[in-house]
Amino acid sequence: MAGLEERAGWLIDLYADPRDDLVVWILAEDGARLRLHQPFPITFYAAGPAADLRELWRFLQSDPAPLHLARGERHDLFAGRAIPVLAVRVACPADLGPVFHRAAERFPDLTYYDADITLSLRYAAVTGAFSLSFCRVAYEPSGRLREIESLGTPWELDPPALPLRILAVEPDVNPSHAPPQRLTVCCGNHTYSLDLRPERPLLLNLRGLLREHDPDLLLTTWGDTWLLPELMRLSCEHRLPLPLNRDPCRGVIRKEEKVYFSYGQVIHRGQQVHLAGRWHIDRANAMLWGDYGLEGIFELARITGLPVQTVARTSPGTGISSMQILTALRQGVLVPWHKQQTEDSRSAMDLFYADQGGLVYQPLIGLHRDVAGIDFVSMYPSIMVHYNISPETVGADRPGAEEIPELHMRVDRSHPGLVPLTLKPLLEKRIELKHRIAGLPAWNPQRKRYAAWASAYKWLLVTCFGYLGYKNARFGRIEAHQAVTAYGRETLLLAKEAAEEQGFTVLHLYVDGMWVKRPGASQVADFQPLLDRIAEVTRLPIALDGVYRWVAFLPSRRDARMPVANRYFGVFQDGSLKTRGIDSRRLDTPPFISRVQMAMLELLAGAEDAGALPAKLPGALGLLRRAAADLRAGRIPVADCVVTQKLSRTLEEFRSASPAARALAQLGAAGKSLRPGQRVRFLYIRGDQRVHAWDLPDTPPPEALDHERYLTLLLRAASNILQPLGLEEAVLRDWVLGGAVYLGLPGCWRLEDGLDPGVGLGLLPPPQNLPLPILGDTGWLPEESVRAGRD
DNA sequence: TACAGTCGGGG
DNA sequence: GTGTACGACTGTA
Repeated sequence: MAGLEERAGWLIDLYADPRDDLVVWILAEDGARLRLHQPFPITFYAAGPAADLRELWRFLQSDPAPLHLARGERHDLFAGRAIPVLAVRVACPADLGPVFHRAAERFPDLTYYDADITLSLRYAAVTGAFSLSFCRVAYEPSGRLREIESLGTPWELDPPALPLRILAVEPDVNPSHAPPQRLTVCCGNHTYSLDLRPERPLLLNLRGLLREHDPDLLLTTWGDTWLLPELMRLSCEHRLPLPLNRDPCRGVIRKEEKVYFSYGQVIHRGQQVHLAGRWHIDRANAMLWGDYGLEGIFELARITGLPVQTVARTSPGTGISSMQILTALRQGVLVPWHKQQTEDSRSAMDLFYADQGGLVYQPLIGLHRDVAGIDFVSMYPSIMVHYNISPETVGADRPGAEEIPELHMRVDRSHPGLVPLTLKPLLEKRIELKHRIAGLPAWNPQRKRYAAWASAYKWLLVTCFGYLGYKNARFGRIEAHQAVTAYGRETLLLAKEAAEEQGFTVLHLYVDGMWVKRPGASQVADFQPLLDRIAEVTRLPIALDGVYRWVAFLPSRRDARMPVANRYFGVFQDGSLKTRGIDSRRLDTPPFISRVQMAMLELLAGAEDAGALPAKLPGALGLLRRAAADLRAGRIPVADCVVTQKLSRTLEEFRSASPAARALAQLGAAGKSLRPGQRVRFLYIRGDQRVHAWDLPDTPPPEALDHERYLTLLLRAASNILQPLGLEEAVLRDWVLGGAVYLGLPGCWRLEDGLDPGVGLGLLPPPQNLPLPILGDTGWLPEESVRAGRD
C-alpha cells in the first residue's frame, strides 16, 4: 500500500484510549519506540428470554456510546451448542466497560458473555499478535496502524530477544522499616546515587535520566508501595512534571492495595503503579520474582497473552485462566462473564486437595535404604490432556463415551476439550525445555533462561487443576475435577501394582508419587524396568525423582506410632538432600535453627550408606551442643533468632495473646501498622512481654532473648531429624544440657532391615571429646546450608 | 484439656 | 483480575 511505513518489532504494550481507540506500542528492531493506534471495535453478548433481549436492545439504542446491535447465534460451551444472543459491538474499546455496566445493572438476570476480557487477549485472538510477539507492522505516517502480523508463536523455544532499555531504581532501605535517604539508579553501565533531599534536584535529576535513557522498563524495589507514589507526590508538590509514563497523553494507573483470601490463607497485595508505553515492575511486589525473574515474567506474558505489568504481579492462576479464555476466543466459544460474587461458594477446592481427591498412604515410619522416589510428571495436567478432561467433555449422560473409573460418569473423547487444548502445548513445551536444560552446562545463560521458563510453567500447571474444580471459575466444573482425581487414583494404584509385581515394597504413596524399596536396589538401573512398566500400563509420563542412600519417614509428634504423610527427609545417591515438612522448610522457623538443622542433616548426608550413619552422629550432636552453648553465651546474632509469621487478621480480631498478636500490638503502639496478609517479625524475649517486635527502633541485646524458648525450638528441630536414629527429644535435652548420657543403651536404634541394632551408640565418644563443628569463628553457619534444603 | 492460630504441599 | 481446605502442630489459658 502506498504511503505506508513497514517495520518489524515487538508488541510491548496495548491499551484503550478514548481519543485514539486502541494504542499499540511497538519496540522496533531498529530501536524506534512506536506509538501506533487503530480502531478496535469490541463485541459482548447477552443471552436469555427473547422478550428481555428485545428490551435490552431498545435500552441500548439510546445509549450515548456509539455501538451496533445485532442478533445472532454463538457457541456456549456448557450447553454444547449455539444459543441465540444479542451481540453488542462497541466502536471504541474504552466504552466497553461503561456500556456493559449500564446493561448489566438494568438487566441483571440476563447471561452475559465476553464482557470482561482483558484487551490484550482479545487483540491476540483477533490479530494473532500476542504480548511480546515479534511482529511486522504497516502504518500511516500519522501513526494509524493498518496491518499487524505476528511472525512467531508463543511456543517457540528461541524467540528473538528484546533489546530492552532498563532503568533500575532502589532506595537504600526498606521504606516500611525506616525512611530512605537516597536512591541508587542504574542504567546501562552507569550508576548514580541520588539524595532524596533536597527534593527539587532529585526530581530534576530523575527527569533528566528518564528523558535521556527513555527506558522500556522501570525496574524498582518497593516502587509500587512507596517509590512511585512518593515521586508522584513530590512532583505534584513542586510542580515539576516527572515523565514516568512514556505516553504523555495518559496518566499512570494506580491500583489500590487489597487483602483477599486464597487457598486457605490471607494474602496481602500492595498497591500498584502501572505505566503506559513502558513497564514498571516492582521486584518486591512481583509474584514469584525469586522463582523465575524477568525471563519468567516475559515468557508468561508471551504464553498467557497478558500484559507484562499484569503477569508480573498476578498469580499463575490468572495466567492459566487467560490461556483458557484465549483458546475459547480462538474457537469461537462464548466466555462467560465472571461475576465478582461472594456467594456461599463452598468451592472447597484446594489446588491440591489431597484429602478427598488424591490417593494418600500412610508411609512406613522409620529409616529405609534401597529406596527410590518415583513421580508422575505434572500428573493432573497430563491426565486432563491424555483423557480429554474438560468441563464440556465430562458428564453422566454421554452415550458411547468412555466410562470414568469409580464414578458414574463418562468422558467424551471424540473432540479435544477446551482445557486439554489449552494445556497440551504447555506440557509439550515444558518437556522440551527439560530436555534442553539437561543437555546444557550449568553456566550456560540459555540454560538459566530455560530454567526460569520451566519454573513459570510449573506454577501454571500446578494451579490449573484447582481451576478445573472451582465451580465459579469460568471454565470450571466439579465433575471434571472429580474425573481427574479418579484417574489419578487409578493411575497411582496401577503404578503400585507394577511395583509389587516386580518385588518392590511400596513405602508410601502420595497423590502423584511413590516411594518403593527392594533390598539391594541402589542404582538407577535397578528401578528402570519399573519405570518402563509404569509408563507402559499408565501411558502417562513418569520420572525417577531419585534413588536414595537412605530416607526417613517421620512419625506424628503426638503419637510416635502414627505415621504422617508429609514429613520426611532423605539423601539421594549424589549426596543431595530432600526434605519435606521439617522445621527448616517452614518460614516461621528462626534462621539459626534452620541452619543448625540443615547443617546436621548435611553431616548425616555425608554417610555413603545408612550403615555409616552412626559414625556421623557424633559430629551432628557436636553441632547441636555447640549451637546450644552459643545460644546461652549470647553468641547467636539476634537477627538470626527472628521469628516471622504471617498475620491472618487485624489486632482487634485476635482472641488470644499469641506471639504474633503481641508483636503486632507493640508495632501499633509505635505507630507502625501491618495489615492481614503481611508478615510480622519478632524475637522471643524474657519477661512479661514475651516477644519483642523486630521492626521497632530498638533491638534487644542477646542477653534479653528467651534462651529457654529457643533451646526448646532447637532441640525440637534436632530431634525431628535424629528421632529415626533412635534419639528422642528428652534424651537430647539431657545430653545437650550436659547431664548423664544414656546413649549407650542397645536397642535404642530403630534402623530398618539389616542395620545392626546396637551399633553406634556405644561408639559415641564422651561429650568433651566430640569434634568441633565445622564453623568459622565469627559468623554462624553458612547461609547456603539453609538454602540447600529448599529447591 | 480445649481452643486459637500458623504452616505446608505440589514442582 | 481471584478462587474462602485440610491436617499437623504449637502456644495460650
